[in-house]
Amino acid sequence: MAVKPSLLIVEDDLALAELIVWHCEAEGYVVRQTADGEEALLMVAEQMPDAIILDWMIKHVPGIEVLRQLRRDKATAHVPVIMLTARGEEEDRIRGLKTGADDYMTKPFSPRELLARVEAVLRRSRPVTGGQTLVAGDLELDPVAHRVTRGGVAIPLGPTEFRMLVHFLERPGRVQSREQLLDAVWGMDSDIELRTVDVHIRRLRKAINLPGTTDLIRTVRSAGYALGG
Amino acid sequence: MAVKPSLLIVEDDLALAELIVWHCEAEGYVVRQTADGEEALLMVAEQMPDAIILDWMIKHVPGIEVLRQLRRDKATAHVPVIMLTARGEEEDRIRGLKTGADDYMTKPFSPRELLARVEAVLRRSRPVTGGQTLVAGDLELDPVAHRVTRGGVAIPLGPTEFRMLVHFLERPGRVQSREQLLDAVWGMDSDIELRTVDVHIRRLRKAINLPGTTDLIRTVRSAGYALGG
DNA sequence: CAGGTCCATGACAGTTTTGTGACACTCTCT
DNA sequence: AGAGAGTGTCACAAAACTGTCATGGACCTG
Repeated sequence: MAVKPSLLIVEDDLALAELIVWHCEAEGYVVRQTADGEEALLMVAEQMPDAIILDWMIKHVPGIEVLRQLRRDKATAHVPVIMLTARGEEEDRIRGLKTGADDYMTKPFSPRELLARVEAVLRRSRPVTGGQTLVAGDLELDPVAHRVTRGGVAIPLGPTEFRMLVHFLERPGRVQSREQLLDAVWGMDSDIELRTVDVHIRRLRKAINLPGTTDLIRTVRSAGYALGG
Repeated sequence: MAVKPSLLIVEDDLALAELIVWHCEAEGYVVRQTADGEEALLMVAEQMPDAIILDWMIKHVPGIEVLRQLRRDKATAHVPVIMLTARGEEEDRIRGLKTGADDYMTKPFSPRELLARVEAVLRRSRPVTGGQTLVAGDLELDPVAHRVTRGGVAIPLGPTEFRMLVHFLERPGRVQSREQLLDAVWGMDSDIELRTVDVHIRRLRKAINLPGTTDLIRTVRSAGYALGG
């Protein structure tokens, strides 16, 4: 991340967009803005922002489609996205979170609150380590050595379970939908059954859960799974 | 927010203050006024206004200091503030916005314009904390982790109860009719019995109300339900 | 206080969602 | 080719969650 974090704002209400840009710039962010979903994707490809503020109702491509495409490309899969939804569209919000949005704001909102979320989301995204060992409780994973230990003892893991655990450890506590897990662990356009995720969750659980201790992986009914909490 | 939104006006130019008060009252707001920064803070502590109009140049404490103190206290951190600055004080304006003002007006301005901004700011204000989790007393809900805690302890909630609680937390204190809840929680076009809402309210209550404490959800006869209040 | 409206509650039968073991297949290595 | 590990699916079992209803209590109105 550069000295000044860069933001991309995708919003087609010009007045609102300007307001947001103004506040973000006042806060010291480098800001780019577009009203168009397709253009947004181009702008991301051209220069990767540190975070994206994405309106749900925009021209040409609906916000959720933009989000989906972002998540599909490995290069952009980890860029934090805050979505903006209108009041009452709870459905959208939930779909958004399941598709991989990091946070959401309900319109109307105060710019100050948005800034707070941006900051939170940036702070959270930073510790996505590259090469550092990932830790959760007494569980450790060394991405370089490709090695997992629980309380010091090595745990054998198959490749799929390993990738899945990495994914969880990089997002501790956050619910991951089966779709997200499929995309992250198997790669985009693998036509794997959703339920296959369940099976691998089970295998992962069996491997990392010492018998007698509480389950490290939480099932969130009708939403997905999460590591710890 | 009461039937009539209440405003606090902090302005030491008596003529201007009177003008503002007159217009605001004409618009139906309940207005209190002071010329003094310290007194302003006391008045806020005594009775929380729905919005504050804050002059930058006032007695004893500079406006920005008042603002800073307001923002520091969690109870007042979300009250919308419109600051009044003199022409040319660009610096102040930016500092003000960064400190958490919601809007600003440059003197001289027309009362009509001020009223418009007040209205905008009231519409935008959400009585919700700036953070990522939704809070009401010792009840916290993290939408991303999909997790609810009361006084730190996790509370298991079914999907429907969860969505319902989110809805309430985003509108603290406001009564929600059964129709509104149906639309928000079940989706617009679900042909669910109205009374089913009651049942889920009951389940939500049972889940989040620690035995022995007062009910977090208020029943409003022949109107609906509300969170806290 | 009679009668009506509105709300709380427990039960329940039906659905949806998850957990689990088994199995056939593919790969890699020898 | 044979052994062994790892995978993806399935079918069935087990949970978890849902929407309704019937009943009784609370509250209001005259």
